[in-house]
Amino acid sequence: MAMESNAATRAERTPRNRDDTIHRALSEAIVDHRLAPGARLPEDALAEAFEVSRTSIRKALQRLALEHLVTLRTNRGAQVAKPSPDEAREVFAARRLAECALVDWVVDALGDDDLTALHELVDRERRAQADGAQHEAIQLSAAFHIRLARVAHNAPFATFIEQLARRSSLVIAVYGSASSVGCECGDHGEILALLAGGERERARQWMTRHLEGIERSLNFDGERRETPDFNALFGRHGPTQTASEE
Amino acid sequence: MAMESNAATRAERTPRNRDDTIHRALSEAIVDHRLAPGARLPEDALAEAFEVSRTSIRKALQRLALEHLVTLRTNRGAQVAKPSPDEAREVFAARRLAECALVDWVVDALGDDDLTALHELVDRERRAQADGAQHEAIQLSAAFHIRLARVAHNAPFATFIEQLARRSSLVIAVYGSASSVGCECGDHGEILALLAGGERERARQWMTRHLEGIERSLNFDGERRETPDFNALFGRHGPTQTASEE
DNA sequence: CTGTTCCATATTGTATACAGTCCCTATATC
DNA sequence: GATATAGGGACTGTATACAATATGGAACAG
Repeated sequence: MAMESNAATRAERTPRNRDDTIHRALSEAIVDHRLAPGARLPEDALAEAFEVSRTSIRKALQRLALEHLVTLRTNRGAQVAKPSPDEAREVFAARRLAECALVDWVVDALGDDDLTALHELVDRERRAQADGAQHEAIQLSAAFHIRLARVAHNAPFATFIEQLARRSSLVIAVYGSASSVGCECGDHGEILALLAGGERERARQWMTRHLEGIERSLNFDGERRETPDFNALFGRHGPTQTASEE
Repeated sequence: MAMESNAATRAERTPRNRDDTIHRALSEAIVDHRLAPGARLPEDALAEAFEVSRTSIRKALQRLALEHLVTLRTNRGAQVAKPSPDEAREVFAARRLAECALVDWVVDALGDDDLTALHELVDRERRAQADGAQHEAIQLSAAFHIRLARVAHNAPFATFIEQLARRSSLVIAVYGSASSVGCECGDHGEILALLAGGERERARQWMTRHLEGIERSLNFDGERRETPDFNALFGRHGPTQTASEE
C-alpha cells in the first residue's frame, strides 16, 4: 500500500485538515476498490500507517461508518462495508430519484465553468478507461456525478448525492462484473450533452437508463455468504423455490 | 437542565446504545429549542451532565457537526449551529424537492399501520399545540415528516429527509416568529388525507405550499449578530435601529 | 477422533494526562 | 484616557494507559 507515503507527504498542519486527509484517503481507497469490501481495518495498523494515534483513526472511522462506507461492530472493530442486495437496490433507487429530480436545477444553473469542468472529467475518465487505469476510472466516474450535483448550488442535495455515488462504487465492488465499470463511459458524455442542450426530459431518461444499466449489470447471486439462505437450503420443499418471510 | 437525570436513568449497558443516548438527547434538545442556536457546548460540562468522559461527548459532537446541528471550530469548541439565511433557504429548497419527489413512492407503499401511526402523530401534535407544549409540538412536527419519509422504505432517502427536518427546526429557532411554529398544524392532517386518498398531484402541491409557508414566515432581517453589519451601524445613513447583542 | 472448556492473545472502549491554543483582562506606556 | 502588550485561565487536540471483550488455539474429556 502506498498509503503511508501519501499521508506523510501531505501532512497538513492544522488539525482539521489532518483529519480530513485521513478520511479522504480511506474513502478514496474504498471507493476505487483498493480496499476490498469486508476488509478489516484495525486501528493500530492504520494509526501506524498514517503516523497518528488511534484517536484520529477512530474519528475517521466513525465518520466513514455514518457514510455507510465502513461497518463498526462493538468490540469487533471496523471493516469495509459489504452492502446487502437490498441496501444496494435502495441506493440505486435513491440515486435515480435524486439525480433526476435535480435535472431542472442543473439545467438552469449550468455555466461555462461547470461545462468545462464536467467535460474534462468525462475526458479523463475515458482516457483512464482506455489506459486500463481501473482505480482512477472508478474515481472519475463518481466524481462526474458529484460535480454534476454541485451545479445546482444546493449543498444538502449535493452531499446527499455525493454519498450515494460513493456507496454505489462500493456496491459495484461487491456485486459488479467487469462490464459494470466499463459500460458507464459513454453515458456520461451523452448526459452532459443533453443537459447542456437543455433537453430536460431526455436527460432524465438517459440518467435513469444509465443508473438502471449499472444496476442491471450487478450480480446478486454470487458467492454471497453473509447470511446463508437456510430456507432455500433446508426448507421443507427443497431448493425449488421458497418464499422467505420477513 | 433535567438532562443528567435522563442520562443516568437510561444508562444502557452496551456502549453503542450509550453513545446513541447522548447523541439523541443533544439532538432533541437542539431540535425542540431547549438549546438555543449559538449556545456554547463545552465538553467538560456535558461530560459531567451525562456522567461520562469527554471522549464520548466528543464523539456525539462530531456526529452532530456532520448533521449540521452544531458547528465545530478548532480550539474554540462546539456550539449549537446558527444556519445562515442562505443555508436556511437551501435546506427548505432541498426539502421541497425531496419530499415531493417521494410522494409517489409514499402513496404506493402507504399501509394501515403507517396511516394509524401518522394520524396519531398529527393528533398528538395538535394536542401539544393546544396545551401550549411548545417543545413537544416542535418535536412532533419534525416526527411527522420523518415518519412519512420512512413509508417509502428507502433508507437513504429517509435519513436524508430526517436530517433536513431537524435542520429546519434549527432554522426556525433562529429566524422563526411565533407563527412559524403555530401555522403548520392543520397542514399535516390535510397532506396525510391527500396521500391516503392517492391524490398525488394535490399532495405535492400541499407539501410545497406547506414548506413555502414555513419559509415565508421566517424573518431573515432580525437581530442577526453573527458578523455585525458594520454598514448598517457605521454607514453614511446612520443607525435607523440598533439591537443589543447577546 | 470429536467435541468442549479454558486460557492466552489481540483488539477495541473509555478515561485521563499533558500539551497547545485562544481569549480575556490587567498593567504599563504613551 | 486610550492603546498595546503580556500574563493567566479555560478549553480543546492528541496521545497513551488501562480495562473489557472477542477470538483462536491448546488441552482435556468423552
